[in-house]
Amino acid sequence: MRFKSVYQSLFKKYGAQKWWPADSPFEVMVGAILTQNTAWLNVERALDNLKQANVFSPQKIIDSNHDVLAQCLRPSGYFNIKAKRLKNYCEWYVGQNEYTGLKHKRSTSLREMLLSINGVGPETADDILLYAFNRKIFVIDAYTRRIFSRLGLVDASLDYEALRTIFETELESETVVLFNEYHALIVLHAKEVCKKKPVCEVCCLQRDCEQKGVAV
DNA sequence: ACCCAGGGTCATA
DNA sequence: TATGACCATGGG
Repeated sequence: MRFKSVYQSLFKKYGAQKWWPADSPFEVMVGAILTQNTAWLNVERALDNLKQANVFSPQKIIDSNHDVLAQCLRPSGYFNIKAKRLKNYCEWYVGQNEYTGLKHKRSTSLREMLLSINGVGPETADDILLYAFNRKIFVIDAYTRRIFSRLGLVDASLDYEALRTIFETELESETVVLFNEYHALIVLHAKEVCKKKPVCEVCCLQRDCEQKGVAV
């Protein structure tokens, strides 16, 4: 019940986030790859570049010249490797008949397929599962690990799958909508609270916070 | 000048 | 299994 009460605190503080900021499932997928270890603002610039250059579809990305594609991705960093990853992903996606060919697959097999793509790791796969395919998968990111270990709810040394299992077990009876909001709220909270740097993601989640001495 | 961001892969031990 | 190097831009 602790896991849900943290959610309730966040929701009360920030309200619904309506993630993922994108106009289509495909845009979620592209954004999920581009945001790897990268600030979202820079991803938006890269997404705009792709749209301006008229290469914003799976087939257009596949057919695009590597250097042209890489230049579009430049603001989001790692542009050479991300150009390859995007092409990789799109080749797989088109080969699977895109959304129509994938939407009826079971989450476990869809997840395995995503993880087999070079350039798609657990977090990217789970972003896609949750925010593009609307599956009840809990996304574990660095913020989640940090915040919940500081709250004393999980062991920070656990690996990705172990943490995901804990969250999905704790929140077993909740809806996919809650999973959607929860991850978005965690990301927002980490950004909002620590603008100053004191590393205190935890404070406003605790009673009588006062912003004192809670930081690790 | 330094640290970090909505990670992942690959080589090494 | 577990580190470390590498990828690279932009903001604070």
